[in-house]
Amino acid sequence: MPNPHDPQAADAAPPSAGHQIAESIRALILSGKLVVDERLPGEQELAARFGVSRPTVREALKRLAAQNLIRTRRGAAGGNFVNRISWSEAHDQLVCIATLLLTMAPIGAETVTEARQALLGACVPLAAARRRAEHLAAMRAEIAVQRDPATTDEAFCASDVRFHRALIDAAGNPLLSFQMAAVIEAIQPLLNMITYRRRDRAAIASRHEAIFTLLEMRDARGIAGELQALSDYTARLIGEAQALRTRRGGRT
Amino acid sequence: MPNPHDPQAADAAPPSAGHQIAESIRALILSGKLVVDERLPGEQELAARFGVSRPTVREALKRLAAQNLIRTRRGAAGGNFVNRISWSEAHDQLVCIATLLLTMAPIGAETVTEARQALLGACVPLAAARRRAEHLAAMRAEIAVQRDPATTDEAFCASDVRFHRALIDAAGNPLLSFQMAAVIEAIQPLLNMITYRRRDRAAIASRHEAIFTLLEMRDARGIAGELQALSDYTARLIGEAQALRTRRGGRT
DNA sequence: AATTTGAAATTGTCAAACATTTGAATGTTT
DNA sequence: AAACATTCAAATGTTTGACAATTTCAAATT
Repeated sequence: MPNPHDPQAADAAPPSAGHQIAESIRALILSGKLVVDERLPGEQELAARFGVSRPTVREALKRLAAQNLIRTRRGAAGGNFVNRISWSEAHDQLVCIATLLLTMAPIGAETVTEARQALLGACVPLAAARRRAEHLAAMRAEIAVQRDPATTDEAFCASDVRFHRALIDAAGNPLLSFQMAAVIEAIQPLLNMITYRRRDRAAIASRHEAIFTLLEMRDARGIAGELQALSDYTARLIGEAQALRTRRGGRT
Repeated sequence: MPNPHDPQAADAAPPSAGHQIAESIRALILSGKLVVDERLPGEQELAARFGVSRPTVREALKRLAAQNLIRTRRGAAGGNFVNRISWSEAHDQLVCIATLLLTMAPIGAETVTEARQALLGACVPLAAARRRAEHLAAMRAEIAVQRDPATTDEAFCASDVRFHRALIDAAGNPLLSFQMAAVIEAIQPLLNMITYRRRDRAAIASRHEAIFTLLEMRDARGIAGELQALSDYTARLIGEAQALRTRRGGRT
């Protein structure tokens, strides 16, 4: 039962000292009590303040560093500083989480394609209104790659990701680009693994070309229709793949 | 210029041993070479295998634990195991990242409201088609809270979040709910802090009531229009607030 | 005045030991 | 023989102490 909001997380292991210290510092950062670029006390002072040893406090700091909440510098004026998270770091973290969810959680392919379709559709009107020449150029380049018979399957998938990325970036909203990164870079490869066969490429490239032309004309409705067709096409491929797998004998 | 894809992340500090070890194990997990619930070698063996000491390997493991990639159990049959990430853990991480981005990155209020509006709009058709009685009930309860004069500002904001959450959950797609969590739980409070005043509450509650009625009738177009109106209203409030702040004297 | 040198501060890493927790093997009793 | 209590071993949690590497700053020197 994939309950999205599970209150008790199975085992109630008592959190370690390092975990608790990391949590308390994390709360200070998230609530804004520790400002960006502010320096935390040194490891020895933190250890004294929390009543633990230095390695313990170090573990807490490493936990925070793993979440990009702090950055660490050695040397005389070094120390641990509250980090201003960058777009690329946030992007990487989001893709990581989304990938984990998709590979480990019991999510059906229909759910995935539906979410992808819905979210892409949210970007289309903005993209049609704001697309610039650079976005069109990027998409055209990717279509050329996808049309090239010499392109490997992996390269085709990567190009597919970049194509959709250009479409999203055309919306000109960095927050949307950030959100959609999870959709494109985590969902898309998963779908590709399931469905892509060599003879599907031409059809997909044609759909992409249609989207390109419609985006050039700023026809949001048309793009939405093409995306829907592309999504339906993918859904059909998934259905066929699943039918094959079922016939070949059950799960896993 | 908030470039979403910043190649060089400022300083090129040489990654520490703990960081590198964590990265290599992380890659194994993300690529699926380490399966869920698989046990990692013990700390001593890992230390020997990577040619470092146990504290160093421990730091690497703590980094992974901070990302919910592994879970740790003490005792005889204990050790570090690849963790199956839960929806709530993923949810918390996403909200954390989104909150950090919104509070620290230079994002304009227009960008935020636009993204929120676009993504909410993506959920509306699905929600209209699939809403069940429980979603309507949840929304009705929140409207009652928002209508109550005894509700504090903070409680009103929280209720607002829950209202939108119910609308999203009505779409019946856990992936969408996951994605939108960032929008609702990170963006919404930020907007609330900027704009909400006591006399605006009635207007907002009325909008919510209209959305509720339209969702009951499964009128997707109508909901989209109401959401747009709500967004415009919010944008206007933000504009006024910013004008006030500018007149009162500059930034911060 | 510019350069070099060195000292100080801070994190990075290691080593060894002890504490705590947990599961399983072992022994004892009924 | 079965059920229960005890002990033991394995693994992580934590501490102490020390040394290495790195960076900054200031003093000394040319």
